[in-house]
Amino acid sequence: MAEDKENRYDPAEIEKKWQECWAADPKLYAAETTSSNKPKYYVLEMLPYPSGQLHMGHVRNYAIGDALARQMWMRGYNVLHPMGWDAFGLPAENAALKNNMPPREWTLGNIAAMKRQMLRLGLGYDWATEITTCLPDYYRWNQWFFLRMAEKGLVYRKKSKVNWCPECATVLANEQVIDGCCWRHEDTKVEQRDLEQWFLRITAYAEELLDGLDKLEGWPEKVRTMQRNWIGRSEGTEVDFFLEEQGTGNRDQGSEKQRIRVFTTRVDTIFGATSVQLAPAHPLVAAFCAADPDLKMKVAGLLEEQKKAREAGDVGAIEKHGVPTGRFAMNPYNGARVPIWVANYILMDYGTGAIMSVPAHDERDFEFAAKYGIEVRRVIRPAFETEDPEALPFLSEDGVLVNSGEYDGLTCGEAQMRLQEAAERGKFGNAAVTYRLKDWGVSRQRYWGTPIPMIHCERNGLVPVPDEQLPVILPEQIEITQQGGSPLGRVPEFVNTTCPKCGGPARRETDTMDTFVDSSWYFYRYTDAKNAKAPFDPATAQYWFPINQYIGGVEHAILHLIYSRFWTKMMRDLGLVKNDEPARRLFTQGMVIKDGAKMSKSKGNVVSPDDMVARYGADATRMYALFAAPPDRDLDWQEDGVAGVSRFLGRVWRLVTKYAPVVHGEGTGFSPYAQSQKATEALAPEGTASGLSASLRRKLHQTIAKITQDFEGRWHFNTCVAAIMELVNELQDADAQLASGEIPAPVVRELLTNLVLLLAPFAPFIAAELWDQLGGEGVILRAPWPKSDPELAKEDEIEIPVQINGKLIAVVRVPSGSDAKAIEAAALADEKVRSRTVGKNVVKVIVVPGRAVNLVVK
RNA sequence: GCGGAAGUGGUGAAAUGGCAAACACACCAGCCUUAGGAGCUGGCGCCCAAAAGGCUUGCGGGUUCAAGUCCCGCCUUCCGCACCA
Repeated sequence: MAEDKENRYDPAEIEKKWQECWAADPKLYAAETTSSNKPKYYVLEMLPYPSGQLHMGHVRNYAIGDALARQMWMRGYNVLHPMGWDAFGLPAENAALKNNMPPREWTLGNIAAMKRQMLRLGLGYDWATEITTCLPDYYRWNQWFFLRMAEKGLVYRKKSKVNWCPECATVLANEQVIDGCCWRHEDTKVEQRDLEQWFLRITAYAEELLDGLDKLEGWPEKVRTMQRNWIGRSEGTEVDFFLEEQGTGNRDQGSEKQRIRVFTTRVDTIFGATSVQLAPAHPLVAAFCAADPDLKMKVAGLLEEQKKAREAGDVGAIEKHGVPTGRFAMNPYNGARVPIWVANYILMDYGTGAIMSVPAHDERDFEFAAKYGIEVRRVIRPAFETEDPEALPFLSEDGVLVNSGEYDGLTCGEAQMRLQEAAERGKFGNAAVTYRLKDWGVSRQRYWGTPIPMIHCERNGLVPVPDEQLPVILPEQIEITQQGGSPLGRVPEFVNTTCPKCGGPARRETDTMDTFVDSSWYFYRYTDAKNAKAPFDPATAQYWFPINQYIGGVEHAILHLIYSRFWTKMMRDLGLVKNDEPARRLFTQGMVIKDGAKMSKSKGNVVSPDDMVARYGADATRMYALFAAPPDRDLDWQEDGVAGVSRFLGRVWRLVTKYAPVVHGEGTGFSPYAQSQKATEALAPEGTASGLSASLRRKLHQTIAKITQDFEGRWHFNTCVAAIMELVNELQDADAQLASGEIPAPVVRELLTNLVLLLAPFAPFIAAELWDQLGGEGVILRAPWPKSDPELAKEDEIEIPVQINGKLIAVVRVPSGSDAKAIEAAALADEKVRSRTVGKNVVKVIVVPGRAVNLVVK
């Protein structure tokens, strides 16, 4: 194709033109009302933290979502495709310290910058529903929900050990501690501190959060597994060992204090319990220590070891240590007297903080007992003879009880049931379920977050802020310092208030909420973003929910995605929504890496989206992000690849602009509906017409079918782009025939307009411009998605590989639809096949019509 | 240790159990030129001087007429969980 200087593909110019055009039409990407007669489709990408700069991970995430949204618009859906800002959080305070700039100003400036980047990328969001979580019209509803949850008993305050990041000078949720370090500061060890904290009772929904995972078929199995592990449901038994009265050997059942409750999943092994192990932080340990200074010292050592291990994120590798307390406990089933120990590997915040130790049937107990010479008593005999009956510890539940009194001979499963029943009858235990999931600590001793709407009154204690006083506004004039504690505590105008109950002087709560609160329900707010009376209108939410397709990074598999599920269930129980789950389908895209490593400033391998867009345009950048790898896999960013996509778009540009006049000859303002028909008529006089026309149309209709299918299922957008490239390659190979007019104008129109339509979800700028140049009707975003005609897509002749004994020998061409007999005949007639079968015995011929032929020859 | 995903040319990758390497990138050769980060043509898994031919999807087995794909065992990498009683 000859190069025409005036007609070079100039993404900068095209994209500027269309960005302005789209900005002038704010309704373009707006959803219709809930009374629309189109089917609804809610596509959502995770909202970004406004750091001030989009990174390539964002670009990839949004390119996927935008392609889907655009295709759904073209398919005639009522599409909701919103965007917002997860705008609270620590970086704003750090920036304030560094640049002496108020967090609000810094944040809003960043939002403006990132919004500009998004517009430059041509992402189709309805900005009328934009939400910014750090503004009072949003965060007031965090407060409102907090109060509703408090009314439901889902909020409580508790002094507890918390993860403290010295760098952030604040508390972290368990989910924010990664390998013992802060999730934001990879090198900062998290410390343990005791503080009064606000908690949300997510564990009230533990069972439902777990059960619901089975129904989330549209979620990746990986995410569901991670959530299952995180919730960590464990079925077992709680049993009370009775504390022996000191020095007497008598068992004392007098009061609750005199019992030690343990949790076990293997109550069937209880006759093998030869000690009881307490967590160093167990309350009973403190009682023992009070009377025993020596013990106190040793326990302090254990506690320190545990704390260190926990801070190192290395609890699993701690060397097991313990100290005997000198006290004894009685097994409630048989009165067996066992020593009570304190051990560094027993955790106070799991189960009851105490265990029964059964060395014969638990690896850890076995190791501990071996170290300290504690008795090992076998109580389970293997059920299978393949097991060595003497080998210990024996961990399997395939066994039969021995040395267990009246329970001897029972299987482990039967024994567990019988022992539980006995415990309940004797009121010394019960069946119990324990979760690894902890309640959600939402308190943060920081400034830049939602103020917790509570008031401390000397007379009335904790008093919720009445609804009519919401929002509790975050003061804007504030000095951010590096001192510990909440900065809000140093703002008297904020702290000093009056008690809503008695009108007396009172203090406001100065903790703010974890920012995961903001993102737990933001997608509901999009449906009714301007509502000043409620977080959203339930009827509108019911129309849009559940989200049809949620797209984001897998790094949120447990944090955000479990909190959001909890929040939806909580709102359902408040009567606000009817759906049990927020999103029907979830897609987690892979990371964007460079040279095999995650992009990071420290590695110096960060590629800036702005650079890419400036050099190659938004279309090429986005399309490369979709082309370079399937969306669920990691993507290695290679700039040469972006250049390649840009060159491809240049070929499309030249091809379409070169033959646009042919299309114009057919009139403008067309609707693509009639195209196939018209093209078919154009070919009709000659019957089969030009073979090239037919084969180009075949390729087109195959491509349409492939891409349409992929949007519905596989989401392999990389192969969609490749398919468009193949189509363009074929068109380019037909350049001479296109130029000579050999291809009828209606066919040219069909080919080019559909090519542009297929390109629209992936490269919206060039598609919009070429649509215009072809004289397409209306905006391409509302043009109907192409429909593949199976008749036209069908091959006349297909190639069938012929194998002999599984090895490829020849390829024969047969008319498509040939039956097995015809294919077999064609295969046997092939010269190469004949030369190899002559004089030999063809034992068997396998013909898979349309697929292959295999001859078994001896 | 447990669970999950992945392993295919120089690179990114493609392949409902049926012609391995589509589509690109890089590279090589050539053409064109208004000298551009342009365009066009051809080549490009490995072995063999070439052809013919042979070999090839981490390794080893198996199922099957037929295996990158299914099954078993192993190795490597990445991710998640990890004294959870």
